[in-house]
This record gives sequence, structure tokens and C-alpha cells, in this order.
Amino acid sequence: MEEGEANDSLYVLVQGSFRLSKHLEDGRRQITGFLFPGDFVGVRATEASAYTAEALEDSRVCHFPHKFLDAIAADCPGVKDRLIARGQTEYHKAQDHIVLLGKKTAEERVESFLRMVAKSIGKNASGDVSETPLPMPRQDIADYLGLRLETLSRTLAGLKKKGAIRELSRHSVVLAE
Amino acid sequence: MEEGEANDSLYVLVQGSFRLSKHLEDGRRQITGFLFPGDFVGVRATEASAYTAEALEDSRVCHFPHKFLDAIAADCPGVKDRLIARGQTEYHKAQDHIVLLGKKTAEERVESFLRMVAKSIGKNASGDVSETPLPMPRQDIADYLGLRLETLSRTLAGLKKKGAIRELSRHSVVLAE
DNA sequence: CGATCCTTTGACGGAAATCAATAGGTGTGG
DNA sequence: CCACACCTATTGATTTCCGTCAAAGGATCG
Repeated sequence: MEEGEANDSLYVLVQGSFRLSKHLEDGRRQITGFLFPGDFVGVRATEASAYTAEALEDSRVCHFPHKFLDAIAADCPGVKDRLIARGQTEYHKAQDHIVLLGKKTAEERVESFLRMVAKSIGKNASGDVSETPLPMPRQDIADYLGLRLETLSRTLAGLKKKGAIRELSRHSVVLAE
Repeated sequence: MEEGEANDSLYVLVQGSFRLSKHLEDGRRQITGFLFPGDFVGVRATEASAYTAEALEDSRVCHFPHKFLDAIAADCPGVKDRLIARGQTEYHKAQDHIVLLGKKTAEERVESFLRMVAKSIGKNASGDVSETPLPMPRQDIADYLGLRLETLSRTLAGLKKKGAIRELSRHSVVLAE
């Protein structure tokens, strides 16, 4: 677990979406996050705990190699401060995810997830701000929320009946309010 | 969510232990981590998502104020790289916690927790390496693992009967192997 | 139009939560 | 030193939410 080295590379997602996941030996998969345009993907060569990043749709990323970053940072010290701050942001997102998984019910998890996606993606949405795209399949959402996909499906149906969800299709949702 | 600023302060835990927690509005508490000697606590003034840090026992921390850090970093650019790397480490711990909460059974959670504490604290242990102190009360462990304390208690009893735990008292445990 | 994949719905079972009571530790004061 | 109160932990009985197993419905593509 060597520390003290800068990131080897930095990727910035320009268009599309990604999922990040970790796997247990027996195949169980936990999705640890989704990435939307503007998000960073840091990758270190000395990566101990393997995790996976996969595109959910056609996507474009911008790649800043190791040396390039170093060169920029030498001229502009604020760059490293931004990387530190970005790390904090990622950490706080992870903490929110931990609270979701540790304390929330299935219905609360699904509602939190839908609001999160709406917030992450909504800024780019054209026209109807309340229509939120869901680029990932149900299984990915379930694996993010720590639920079985049947439970997710039932919970979505329940939210629709309750009126919290106005429209629901495979790849988009319209939330109430 | 302003980024682009360095940490306002940095604390390093020298002796003792802390718990970090987040709270939902209705009082539910999730413990997001425990700190042992050598761990860092970063605090930013612009902290949006409030979380709480509390000592579990008499502890000592070393405080590096904002300006002091900046002064050091100006002379020694490696400091910021280390802060970036440390952030990655924290992030990876959070991801392991997410996998634990999202995918593991009660028994797996308790085993993972005990091994984590043994690993975090064991390096300082004197004499019998397999005796692991548990400075936190059962309720804190349960809130870390996303379990009720009754479930934790039953699971510990089960592990003892299985032989995975040799000795168990309120504030320490001896693991098999 | 059929094949395949993804999603939804149904019936049932089980792991953990909840409700409730007991036991064990710790500290205080008589 | 014992008795009492208080707090933490364990154990027991029951419920419930979600997981598991199974089948059917809908979308997408060649």
C-alpha cells in the first residue's frame, strides 16, 4: 500500500456514463458508483484493491497522462489542490452510499438513487428537467443499492403506484415534483 | 460544493481511537469508520455533509493547521502528493465498506470487521498478536456493520461456537488462527 | 417473425429486525 | 464488603421485509 505518489493517470468523462464495481471471490458484484459527464476517474498503477470501470453506453473520456499532469502541476500548484478536493468529494459520495446501504429501507434506497441520478445528470438534460435518463440496466441499479433486481422492480412499481414516480420506462423516469 | 481549496486542517491520531458517523434526520446513525493510531482526519471548513468524529477512549491527536500545511507544502511538494494518495486510501476503505454493507451476510460482516480491527490495531499489540482490543461498544460495531446489536450479539455467539472466535469479552477478542 | 435478453409479477421461505425479558459489569454509597 | 442502581450485553419469541425460486410479459435484434 505505497502512498506518497501522485496519480498515474487522470481521466475525465466528457460524454456518456460509466459504472464502477467491485467483486467478491464468489462472483457477487457490488456497484460502487456511476459516473456522468464531468466526473473524474483516477487510476493508479499500484492499485491493490482491483475495481472495474465499464462504459454503459457510447462514451468519451479525456485522458491526462502521468507526465502531463506533473508538468501542469509544476506550473500551476492549484491543480493538486483541486485533486485533493476532488478526492474529498468522492469520499463524501462514498459516505452517503454507506449510509444508504447501512440504514435505509428498499424504498428509501430507490428514492435516493433516483434523486441522485436526476441531480447528476439533470444539469445536462434538455427541455423537461424532470425527465431523468437511466442509462444502466436494472441489474446494475440493484447491485448499486444492495438489493435483488426483483426487489428493485417491485419497489419501483410501488413508487409509481404511490405517485412518487410519474412515468417509468426501461431507460428513463419522471419523478413527482 | 466548492472545490479547488486545500484542506483547512489535518489531524493525525497518535494514540487511542475514534469513530466517524453520519446521521439521518430521524436519528438513525451510521458509523462510517473507526480511526486508529496513524490514521488521518481531514476537516474542511466548507463541509457540506456533516459528519461527526468522537473519541472512544482517551486519545491524542496531532493538529496541523491550514497555514502550517501550506508553508510545508511550498517547500516540499511531495506533501500534497501524499495527501492525494491518502485520499485514495480512504476512498478504497470506503469502497470495501460499501461491499460489506451491500453484499455480505451478517456473519461475513462480523468476520470482516474483526479482521479489519485486528489488522488496524494489531501492529501495536504487545505480546499475544492474536488478542485484538475492541475499544468501541457493541452498538457502535452494529452501527458500522448495518446490523442491530441483537443480531451482532447472536452472530458473535455463533462465531464463538463455530470456533472462529476463541475468546470474547466486552473489550477484546481472540480470533482463531 | 422468432429468438434472446431484460423486466415484471407471483408464491414461498428465510435472515435479520423487532419486541421483550434476563443476565452481567461497573460504580456508588451505606 | 455488600447492596443497590444503572448501563451494556445476551438470550428468547415473534414478525417482517427482502431474498429465492419460478413463470410470464415486453423489448430489441437479426
